[in-house]
Parts: sequence; structure tokens; C-alpha cells
Amino acid sequence: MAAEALSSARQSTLRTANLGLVLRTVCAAPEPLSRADVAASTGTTRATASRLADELLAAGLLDESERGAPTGPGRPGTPLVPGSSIAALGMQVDAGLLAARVVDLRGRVVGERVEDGDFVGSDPMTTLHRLRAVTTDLLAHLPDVRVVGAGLALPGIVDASAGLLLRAPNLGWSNLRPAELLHLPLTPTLGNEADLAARTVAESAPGRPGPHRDFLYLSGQIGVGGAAVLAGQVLSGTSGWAGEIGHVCVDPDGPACRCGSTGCLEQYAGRHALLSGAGLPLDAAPGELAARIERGDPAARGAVDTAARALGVALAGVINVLDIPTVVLGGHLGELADFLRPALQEHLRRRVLSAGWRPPTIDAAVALPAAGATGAALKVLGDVVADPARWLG
Amino acid sequence: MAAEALSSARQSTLRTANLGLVLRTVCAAPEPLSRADVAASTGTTRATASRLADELLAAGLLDESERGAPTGPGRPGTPLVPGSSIAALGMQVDAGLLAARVVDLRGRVVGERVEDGDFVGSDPMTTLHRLRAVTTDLLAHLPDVRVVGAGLALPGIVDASAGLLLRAPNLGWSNLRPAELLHLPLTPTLGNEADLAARTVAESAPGRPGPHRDFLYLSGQIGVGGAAVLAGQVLSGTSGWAGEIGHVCVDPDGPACRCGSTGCLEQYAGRHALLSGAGLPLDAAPGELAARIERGDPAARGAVDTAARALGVALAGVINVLDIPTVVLGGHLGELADFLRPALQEHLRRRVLSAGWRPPTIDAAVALPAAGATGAALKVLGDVVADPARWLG
DNA sequence: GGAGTTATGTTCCACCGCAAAACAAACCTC
DNA sequence: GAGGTTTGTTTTGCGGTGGAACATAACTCC
Repeated sequence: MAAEALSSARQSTLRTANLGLVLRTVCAAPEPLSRADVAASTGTTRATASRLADELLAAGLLDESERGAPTGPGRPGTPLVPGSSIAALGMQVDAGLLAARVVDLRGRVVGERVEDGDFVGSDPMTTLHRLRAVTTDLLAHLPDVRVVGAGLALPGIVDASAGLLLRAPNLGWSNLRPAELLHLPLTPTLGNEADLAARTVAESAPGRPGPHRDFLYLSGQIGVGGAAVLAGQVLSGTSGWAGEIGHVCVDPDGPACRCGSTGCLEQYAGRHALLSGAGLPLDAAPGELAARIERGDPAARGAVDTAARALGVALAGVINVLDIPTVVLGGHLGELADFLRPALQEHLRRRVLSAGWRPPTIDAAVALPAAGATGAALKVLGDVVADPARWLG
Repeated sequence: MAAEALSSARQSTLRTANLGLVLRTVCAAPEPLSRADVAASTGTTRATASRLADELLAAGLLDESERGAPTGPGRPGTPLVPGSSIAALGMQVDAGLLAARVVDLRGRVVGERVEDGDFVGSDPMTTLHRLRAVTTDLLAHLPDVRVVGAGLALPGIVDASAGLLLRAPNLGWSNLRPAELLHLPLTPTLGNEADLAARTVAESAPGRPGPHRDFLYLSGQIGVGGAAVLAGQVLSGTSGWAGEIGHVCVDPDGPACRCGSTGCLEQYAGRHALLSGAGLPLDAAPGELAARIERGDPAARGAVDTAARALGVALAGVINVLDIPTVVLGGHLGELADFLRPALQEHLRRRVLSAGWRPPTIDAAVALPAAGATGAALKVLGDVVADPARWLG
């Protein structure tokens, strides 16, 4: 069935599986759990849960917190929380910003640097050296945490296993190895910006489920990226090319796209398309468009309606194929969500086959600058939570 | 991470996992394996592999076959093969046929009944009673096998967990429970025809990988159904509505579809659209269209080119989002594959972003009447292979 | 304030399943 | 037929969990 590695389960597999289970249980819980709570919700005995928790405590992956107000009879339990000394570094380079952020196992931002700038068509060496300087400064001024790994979010197609950025059209970069140019003590794993931003919706903290577990994420940057999330897992495709919803064809007779196709979604709902459709300069602030709509500007209104129609066609197609009727809008599309929603919902209702049974919903992502950086850190921490046994040594 | 049940791994988990691993290894192997082979390819010791194999043998899930010609020095191994006495029943109701088929663990068809007919707008009770008669006859004349479960493939949306057929537009059926009307000794689980047919491509026999593990399957029936298969697993969506690629919008200004949307793929590549576009009656044999193209009939040629263009737009969208660049055509689209391929490939090359790196491929499924029935049986047997421990008692 | 109650966390022992190694079996080669 | 080689089985040891008893720390009631 699944193409899992054909490796047999041995005794140690049991231990690693259960260590992971205990850590995930604590991470996922909204309130701190005692050892007995962990035993109850994992189905193990108190003896086993306690022993596993002790191992995780010794490695710093869990912490014992102070008891709160006692609640009832019986010996009070000692609350367990994810370890605060384990953290990961997430970085991001985008058309408009540069960011480095350190997030700990509890999902708290331990430190961050975000710099605005225009990196469209920038020199990779120069830009990455600047990111390196920012990151080095951030790491130097960090409280006492153990940074266990790093990730880098990029607005393009990456081959994560090879550490290769294949192409990032909006940066004008292609075929380079950012990790080598960054030359940090921690080698970052690469990831697509939209995939990683989607992770911040799927997980509100490492191992803790976010508001949705199955959704389509749309990342409105200069282009329109996307990601499909199923059971909390981002579908990355067979080799990282997934999520290019910006180049789904909305109208075969539509305008030519620089990708070579015609009528791509990006030609209607990309930032440039929206701004120029509304008669705004391409470097206008994203909030300006919203302001004009509120003032009743017909050009702005028209641009948003055009975008809503195109989004409706493209998203309906994806929903019909994947049956994921929840859409989360990020980036500039998230800022315009309230203006897009009525028309978009109407289009989806017409074009989605299951709409009569279960109408699609449209949410806006929490506006967070450089969500990709947080997502990159979450991905690293997700690896820790998935297999804590590797971090006990 | 994954939303797996929060159940801890205990000792018995090890055993069930390894039993499954051994059975899957034997099923997946193209040639029979000895106990020592199993040990080598699973990573266990010969002692463990042998013990697990003996348990599976005792339950009939494995058989020892006769040794072939001895090959070299050393004690010859006894070849293990999937048990021939374990089988499953797959059934199918479609617009044009009724089928029941029994498949064993080795993937061999132990017995089958296929009846042609016109079930469009048929009475569910009448049709299912006929299927019941056919199936009962089949089961009565079966050799000595143990039928461990049953499945029923239907051309529509099903809620498998509730045993409910929500709607099957081409049959004109909706909101009914086929299992109750069938009233067989084995209660069949329901499945979508395209999903199950896709399984016959993903698996050439229970647990044995087929020609592709990641592909988009297109089922050309009266409508156009589909399924996305990732790592051998059919993506069924959050509630069974996935795979409705027939209603992906290809042209928002296109003809109205009975689903309420406009320009759906089905309006260009559905059987009716193809036949009427070619000037053929709607009940023409599928081969007739191919014959006309070979004779150079311009109307037939035009209809296929129109379908190719529409398929190109719809499939490019799915490939851009999911990054699954392999397409397998089934049903009438499979029969027309050779005529569709050149134009379709050209459209995909233009519209798929990754086409320059890795051009999409278009295959035709092996033409098998009632592939859904085989898929339904494979699904049941897949459950056995996934967790053989449940069948040892 | 002390005895009883209740729930948590720990310790000890038994059982299960796999690994490792020794042993038995079957076939080939010389 | 003796030695070599590989397969399959038996025995022993170890890791890890389950279960039961025990220690601990609160609350409650008299």
C-alpha cells in the first residue's frame, strides 16, 4: 500500500513511536497535561507514560511547569508543557521583505528581525548576505535556547532534498543554492513560501492543530501561490511543483501570461493585475485598494470583482477535484477577503458540485508579516515532534 | 502531525505491523520469495520472518508453492505466494453494464459475470435485484475460496461510512442504500467507480504496485470522472466528493452544464459531447468514433481536437496544483488515447508550468470491462493485506 | 487537627516480541 | 561420500510495555 520504507518494527520502534506520541499529545493539548492525563489520552499505563515523559524531560523536549490552583481531591499532577529551550530558525526572502524568526516548541516567537526592501530582480549574493547579517545578529541576541534547525521560505520552486532553488520568477533567481551563499552555522532546508505559510494555518504551534486541518491556502504575493492541506499535511507533489494555482487557466481565450499559457489566474488576481485594474500604480500600498473600494471607486470595485470571478473558476476546479471546501486567503488576497467574499462565494456556489450539500467557506489568514518564516520554523519543529527519539542523545 | 488515532504502540502492535509487512512484501514481489528472502528484504532476522510467515500460512493468507528448478548451492528455499483461498467480491453498476467479479489474493479472477444493459434512469430496486441474482449465481459456482468481503462500485457520490449513495446522475439514482436492496450475505462497502478503477492502475494485484504510483486517472463514462492517486493512495477528499474533474470549468463562457455551471469539461469530453460533435448518434459504439477518425472524417477529428483542448486546460490546472504529471485515460477516453495524445500533450506543454523540466505523460488504461468491480475487490483485499492480524483468528 | 478518601506518580515483576547465535536440514560440488 | 553453502528452526537474552502494589500529596469530614 503506502510506499513506506520496508523496514520492520523492532522494540526500539515501539519506544520511538510512543515517545513521539507523548510529545505530540502534550504539544497538541490546549492546556498543560499531567503524566496521568497523558496516560489517559494515549491509552498507555501511567507507568509507561511517566517513564516516557521523564526521558523527554531529560532531553529538554518537555518542561514541568508550576502547579496552578489545586482543583479537587487527590494528589495534584505536575503539569507538562513543551520544552521552552528547544527552538528553530525560520527565514524568508520575498519580493518585499527579508525576515528571520526564531520560534520555540511552545510556538512562541523568541526573537525576530523583519526588514522591508525591494528584492525584485535583486542579486542573490547581495540579498542573501544581507539576510545572513540579519540572522547572525538575531542569533547573537537570543536568550538561552537551543536552535535545533533552520528553514528558508522562498517564493518559487525548490528541490528541498537537493537544496536547490529552481526558479523564483518574482525575485528573478534561478538554479542556485541559497544555503551555500548564506553560509550560516545551521544549514537551512528550503521550502516554498506558500507551502510554509499554509503550515501556520494548519498548526497554531508545533504539533498543535490550527483552525483548519483540510483547506486550500492561497498566498497573494506578486504572483498567486497556493497549497492544498489534507489532514494537516501540505501536499507537496511528486517533486515540489505543487501549488501553482496562479497558473491554473481561468479562460483559455484570456490574456497571455509570461509562463507561456493564456488566461492564468495570476492575470486576474495577482497583485499587479488588481492594482493596474484599479488604476493604481504597481507600488501602491496594499491597503490603498481596500480604501478605494470603501470609498466606492468603481475601477477598484471592478478589479476586485474580476479577481473574484477568476478565483471562483480556479478554486471551484480545485474543490471539485480535491473536495476540500475550505479556502484560506493569505497575502494581499487575505487583506481583500471581505471585499472578495460575497462574489467569490456566489461563483463557488454555482460551480462547485457539492455546494448544495456543504457550501464552501472562505476565511482570511491572520495577517502576519513573513508567515513563511514562521512556517519554516514550524516545519523544523514538526520534525522534532514527529520523531523526538533522534534528539535524546 | 498526522491525525492518526492517538493510540499507543504496544507489543502486539509490533506483531501486527510485522505480519502486515511480511504479507505485503510477498504480495508486492514479482517472483515468489523464500522465508530468507523475506527476512532480507524486510530487515528482520530469518527467525522472525519465518515465525511470521508460519502464522500467515496457518491462516491461509500465504501458501507454500512447489519449488522450481534448483539454482545453486545451499538448501533451496520454499517459495511463498499469497494465499489462493482468500478472495473478495467486487460488483459494479454502471450506465451500460452490471458486473460481479471475485478476485483472489494473487490478483487472479476466480469468477465473474458481466451483463450489458441500459440502466440509465433505471429503477434501483429492479436493477439491484438483477445484480443480486447475478452475484448469487456467481458465488454458488465458485471454487473453494473464502470470500472475505465485498465492494460495490457506483458512478456517483457515495458516503462509504454511511453506506449511502448520495447521487448518481447517470443512473438517475439518489439517496439510497444499495446494500439493503441487494441483501446479500456479504454487506458491500460502497465506492466511487473512478476511484476504484484508478486502484486497478495503482495495484496490479493486491499489494503489488502497478505501472504508476502517482497519477491522475480519468474515467470516461457518460460523464467524466477522475481520481488523483498519490503514493498509491486514492485521494478521496474530506467526504467523497473528490474526483469530479468532469465539472472543472474549462471556459467560463462555455455552454451551460446540467450541474448549473458553465463550460464544464464534460461538455467537451463527455461521451455525449464527443459523439454528437462527431455527428454520431448517442448510442453509437465507442469504437465507431475511432474508426471515423482513421477514415479521416473531419467532424470526428474536430470533436476529438475539441476534447483534447478542454482536457488540456482542465488537466493542466490539476497538474499545476498537485504536481502529478502522469495522466492515465480510462473508459472511452482510453480508447481514444492515441487520437487525443498529440494535441493533449501539446496543450499540456504550453499550460503546465513544470512541463519544460518534466513533460507530462499520457497513458491509456488497460481496457477492462467493469474495472470498478475489480477495484472494489482490490480495495477489500487491500484491507486484508494492510492488517492481516485481524484475519488470523 | 487527625483519620479517611482520592488521585498522582513510582517501583517491581511478568509477559510479549524481536535479535543474535547456535543448530539442524537440504542441496550442490568435487 | 565429504566438505561447503544456504535455508529454516530452536534457544537464549534483551528491550519495552502492562499490571499491581506502593508511596505521595492533596482534599474532606468529623
